[in-house]
Amino acid sequence: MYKIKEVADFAGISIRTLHHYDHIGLLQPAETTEAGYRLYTKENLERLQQILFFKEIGFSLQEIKEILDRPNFDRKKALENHRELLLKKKQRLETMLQTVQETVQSLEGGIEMSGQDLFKGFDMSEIEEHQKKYSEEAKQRYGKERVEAVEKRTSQYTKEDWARIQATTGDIYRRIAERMDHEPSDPEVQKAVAEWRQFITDHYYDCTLEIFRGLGDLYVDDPRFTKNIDKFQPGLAKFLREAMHYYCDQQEK
Amino acid sequence: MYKIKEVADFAGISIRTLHHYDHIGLLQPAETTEAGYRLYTKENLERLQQILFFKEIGFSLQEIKEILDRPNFDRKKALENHRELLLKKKQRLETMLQTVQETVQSLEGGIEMSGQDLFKGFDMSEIEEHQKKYSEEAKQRYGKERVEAVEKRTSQYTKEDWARIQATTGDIYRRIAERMDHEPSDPEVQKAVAEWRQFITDHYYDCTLEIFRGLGDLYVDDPRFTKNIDKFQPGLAKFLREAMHYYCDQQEK
DNA sequence: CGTAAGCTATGACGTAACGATAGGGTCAAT
DNA sequence: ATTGACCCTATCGTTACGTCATAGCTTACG
Repeated sequence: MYKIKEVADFAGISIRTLHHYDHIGLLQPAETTEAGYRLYTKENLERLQQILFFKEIGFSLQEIKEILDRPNFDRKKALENHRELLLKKKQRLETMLQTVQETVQSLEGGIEMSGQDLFKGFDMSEIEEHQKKYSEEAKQRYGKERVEAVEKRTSQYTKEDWARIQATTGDIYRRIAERMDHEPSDPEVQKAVAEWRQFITDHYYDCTLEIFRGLGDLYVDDPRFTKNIDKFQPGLAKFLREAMHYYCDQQEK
Repeated sequence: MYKIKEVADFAGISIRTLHHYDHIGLLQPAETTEAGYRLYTKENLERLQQILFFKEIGFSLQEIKEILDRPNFDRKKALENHRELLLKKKQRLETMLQTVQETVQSLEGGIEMSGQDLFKGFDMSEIEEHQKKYSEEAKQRYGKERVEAVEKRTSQYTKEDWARIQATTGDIYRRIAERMDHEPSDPEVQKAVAEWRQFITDHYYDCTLEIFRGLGDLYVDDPRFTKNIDKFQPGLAKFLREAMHYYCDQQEK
């Protein structure tokens, strides 16, 4: 029979922790004195060992309770599920580490960095997706040279560049979103669309009418785009496509 | 001016989250209507972007608040500190993963595994330390062959073996601890000490008197040992050394 | 035997970052 | 005026305890 402090010292945990385990029924002392003092047996200690083991490998107290209380519990399966979970956590951490790393580097003198890196994790990742998608499409249509030129150019943007680019993008979207109760041919809308194309030309690649039209389609056809754009305003993607098509029609005349 | 739902949808977060950020002063809307509706400006949105970025890379809301609110804050330093933290977390996860992995394997048919692995993280890691320490010492004193023989043997223990070993170790310690109010030469104590040496011989290596005596010293000289042993009972390590020395003296006669 | 030191007990609040109600106003359109 | 979509505040729940606060128990010492 061990008193609580002995147990706590032995296991290297606090008394409060033992109180807690008692409270949630994870480890209840075999006996209590009439004064209410907890008395632990050797069996209690063994169970505590188990608890600490599973705790060390990251199980929650609830899970540990199930594992220990149900003898016919499938521990192996539990461990395997747990492994998956740990793997996911680890991967998240690795992503975070990479991003942090790159952010630090960018602070160390505006070194060139790609937008995918700094803004990875931003929900406003439209730019990123845009680039990716365009890369694939463009490779098929025009061969590698141009795409590589784009990547070369964008790879030299600094953090501030990307921030500005992002802000501008959002700005244009919002301006168009605000006119969604008008026609796609609305002058304000068309002005924004024109700026949008110019913006792409300035910052990514020479945005021909053909490409620009295809981009409009992409906004509706590719759910990743649609989702991102419609965040500004539901239905914006479709409206944007119409406006871009209208713009192209006008320009081609 | 954007209403809360627009902001939430735009950023892909919940309204509750925005309430929360408002509450803790992390992101307070520029205005509120007379009805109490929150109205967010573009600046608010930009700040939100920043918040989400730092959140993505694992900063706490409090930390983000400091980073954003204090313009002359050393972000680079903050990022570097943060990186350290993430690295530690990652390493913890890796340890956990390894242990889980090995535990699963041991369940898959009692495959051989080393105690360092299964019981790593146990606070009752005395065995592990013991092995490590002995490995170092022994390599100097007796060359590699014997140490390697030990490692070879222990590497084939199964989970059950280790559990039994561990239980026995604790048992012997406790038995000795219970007699600490007697002399180290107490017969019960000496009996336990003899068993302890036999146990080491059976499970680890041929424990000569010389080694056994050195082991006793180790228990007091090496704080890692002392700490672990004294968990059973404060002062046990010293008592154990005396008892072991006495035992060796007797045997040598 | 009285008392102080040391150990123990039971609450109850605090932590991080929200999710999930509950209960109840507001706004715009029908 | 009613409906439906949207907004508000307030509070509890979550995880695994840490940290008091308040008070009873035990034990050694004078």
